[in-house]
Amino acid sequence: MEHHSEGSVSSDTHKRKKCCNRHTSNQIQRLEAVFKTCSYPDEKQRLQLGRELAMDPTKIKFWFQNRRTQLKTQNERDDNCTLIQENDKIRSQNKAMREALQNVICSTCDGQKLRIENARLKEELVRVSSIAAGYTGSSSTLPNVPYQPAGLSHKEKSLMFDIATNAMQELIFLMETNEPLWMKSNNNGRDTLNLETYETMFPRTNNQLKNPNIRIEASRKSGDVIMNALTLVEMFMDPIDFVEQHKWMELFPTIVTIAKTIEVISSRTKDGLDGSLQLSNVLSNGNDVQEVVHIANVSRPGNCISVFKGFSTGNNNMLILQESCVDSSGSLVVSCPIDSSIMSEADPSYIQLLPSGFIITSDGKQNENNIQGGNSGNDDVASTSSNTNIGGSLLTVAFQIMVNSLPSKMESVPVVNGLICKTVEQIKAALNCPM
Amino acid sequence: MEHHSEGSVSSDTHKRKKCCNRHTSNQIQRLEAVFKTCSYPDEKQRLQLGRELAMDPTKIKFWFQNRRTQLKTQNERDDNCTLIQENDKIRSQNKAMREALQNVICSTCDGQKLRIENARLKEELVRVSSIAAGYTGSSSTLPNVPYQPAGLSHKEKSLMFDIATNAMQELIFLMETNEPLWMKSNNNGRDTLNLETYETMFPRTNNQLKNPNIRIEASRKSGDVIMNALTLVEMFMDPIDFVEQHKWMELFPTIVTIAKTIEVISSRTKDGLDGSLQLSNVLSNGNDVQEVVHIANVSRPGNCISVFKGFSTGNNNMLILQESCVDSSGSLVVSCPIDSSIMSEADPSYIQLLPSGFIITSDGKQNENNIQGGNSGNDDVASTSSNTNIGGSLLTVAFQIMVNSLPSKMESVPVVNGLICKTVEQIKAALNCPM
DNA sequence: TTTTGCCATGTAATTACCTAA
DNA sequence: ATTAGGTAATTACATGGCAAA
Repeated sequence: MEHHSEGSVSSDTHKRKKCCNRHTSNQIQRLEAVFKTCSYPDEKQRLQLGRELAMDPTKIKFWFQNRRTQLKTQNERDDNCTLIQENDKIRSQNKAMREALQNVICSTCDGQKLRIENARLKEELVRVSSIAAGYTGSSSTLPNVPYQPAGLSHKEKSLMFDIATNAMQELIFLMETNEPLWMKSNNNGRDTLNLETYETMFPRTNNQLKNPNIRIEASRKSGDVIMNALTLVEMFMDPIDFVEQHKWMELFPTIVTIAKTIEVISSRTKDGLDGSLQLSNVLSNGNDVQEVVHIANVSRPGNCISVFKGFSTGNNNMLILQESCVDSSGSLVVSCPIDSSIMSEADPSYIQLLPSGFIITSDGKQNENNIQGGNSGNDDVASTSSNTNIGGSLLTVAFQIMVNSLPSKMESVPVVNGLICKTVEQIKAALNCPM
Repeated sequence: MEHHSEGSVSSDTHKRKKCCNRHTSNQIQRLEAVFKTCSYPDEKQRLQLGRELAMDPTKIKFWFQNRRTQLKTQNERDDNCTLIQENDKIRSQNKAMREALQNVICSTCDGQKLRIENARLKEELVRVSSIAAGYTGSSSTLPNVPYQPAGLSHKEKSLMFDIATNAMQELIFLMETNEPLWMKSNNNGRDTLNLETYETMFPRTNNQLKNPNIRIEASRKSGDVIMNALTLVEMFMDPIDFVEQHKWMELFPTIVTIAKTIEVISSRTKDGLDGSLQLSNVLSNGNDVQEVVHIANVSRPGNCISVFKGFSTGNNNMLILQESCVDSSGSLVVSCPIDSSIMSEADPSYIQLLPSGFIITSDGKQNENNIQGGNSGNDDVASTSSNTNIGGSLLTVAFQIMVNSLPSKMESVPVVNGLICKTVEQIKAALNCPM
């Protein structure tokens, strides 16, 4: 609003500036050189430069100021460039990595899929072949209970074995897995099954679980059972009891209403219930023994300390104290004969204990079978390894025998050797190892 | 050089500029408003604006011009900011992804292992079921030994340690991985590195590999080296040799031209080169020994049979025959002293051998640390387990000592006990276990 | 505490150079 | 070839903040 005639003045300065606005290249060169060494010259330096270049010191001050800002923006521009480049690089890297991740995940998914498909195919095979085994029309209604009282064919038996094995694996998996398969509920300490996860893990082709008429309950809880492991295992091994007649019906009252043993497919459980339990027979030198005390190790289920009493021999005073321990590192059985007639002595610490026993550990091999630790000396120690082609076990047996308590025939080295060999053979036989 | 009297003119312009140099805020508001709609007004618009704001149209032109450059620099500055932020973000994303990739790869490897194990178990199951008896033994997976750097105070040292650790991990990864990282070439049995895959797996921020002046060669080949493991390890442990002065330069003649040890950051490798090798010192009851014979086990690299000769003791006839064996099941060292003066006897089978030794196996636990196998008797056998919280090892030591060959002070049980304890302590110390 | 000079930043004006009509 | 208008660089301040005097 206010001004006015700028023309005259501007034309005035115009002329002057037109000719002398820019500094000469000479001056600029010199200024640049100084700027390189010092971008903040003080008044003295400015005056000096002014004299040198025939310039007003103020102009020099201005020039330096402007030069500084110029440098700054220049640097910013450069930064910008490098930043953009770097950004690009990282971004492409990012992309590559993302793809790699995708691929890797896919490969895992493939593995998962393969596994699932594997399971599905197996199941289907079971179902189809059971149908193909020849039922007239009932397969459509209840294809999953193909139960024929008559003698089962070899194929059917192996199929049932497969089913049982799969079921066992699934059960073990269900026991060993936690989230996300099982959801902890805080109120009663039970885990409840996440059905969705379960279905992805164990998919069924004909998913009965989806049937709205079927109600599914699946919960899990763990606790200690203070009970002779032998009895506990026996309860699960056979649905019927000679005495009580219906074990499973009592064990699972709301679930199992009737249970029957149709046919024993695998007689594996007839020989012995568990490895370690029967092995005390091995160490008892052929004498029959009976478990009279059983102290379960609560923190390590399945492991226990027992006292066995020899019977069917004249020596009724012989007791055997035994500890058995099975964990992921291997199996350990240590037993120690005690003459119960000396138990009455005042100080039990005077009782001589001569523990003997054996350890079964993995030999850690996958596909070899070398004999390890074959040290021979004057100890009663022997090692061997099983002869399978898929990695074996390492069995170490140790005996302690008081020489003066041995019968005369045990006194020679060959006899001791024979004892060891016989023991190893017995253990192998008890474990169904190839001899 | 040319001009001169600027004083009069400058004072002249000075006054003018002081009062009317700046546009009024009113004018600027209007100009800004127009600029928002159009940053390139044509002559007409400029004339119109000039009339409106009582401004010389040239000034308006200038204003718009300057405004545009201002906007530009402003944008650049903003870009700079956002670029830096974005850079940061992507970089951290990158890092996270890299870690994820690492983990995913690990999980796939685990999956792979699991699958292999699964297959193995299945096979076993088939076999077992075919003989209608058996049991599935859970094979213990071997825990990998975590590499623990000693506590370092210096930041730089820890950085260097990090670099070394990363390099080692990368090296191990490179050794363990095949396709697609390595491409098999059929002609010479060598694998060549796939650089693209490598770069995605191990990206560098400042990628020197992209530098056209750098030529990259990366190939891989494996073979057996028939050589004393001690010597081989020693060759890699220190770039310089006391005698030869330049080991690395001779080992890698075209690669390493000069090598120097500047400073030892971790003295971990100074204690002993490898567990099993130095442990013979433990068993030698404090005497210095020297390896005089070394028979490498070619099929099991690192395992060997050695003969050690005691020196620095008066008894120069003492030889120690030792077998060391390390595999996935654990470590085994058995050594046996021999009196070489009786080696001249006709029948070597009469030479009495009293092997002693120890076995280190995994205790199979992941997060527990119980003491296992604590059987006590009158054997010189002791077991203990390390006290870490990540699963430990089971150490079993066995001595055989002829009673009549012992010095008198060794005859009592406490002395033997002490020997065992000392040995266990020495082994633990040698393996850097917490005491 | 005020003064003073310098500095970073913002503005106005100018110059050199380029492009398309 | 001329010319208007554009960019980039440059010059010359103006303004407000800051710190030493």
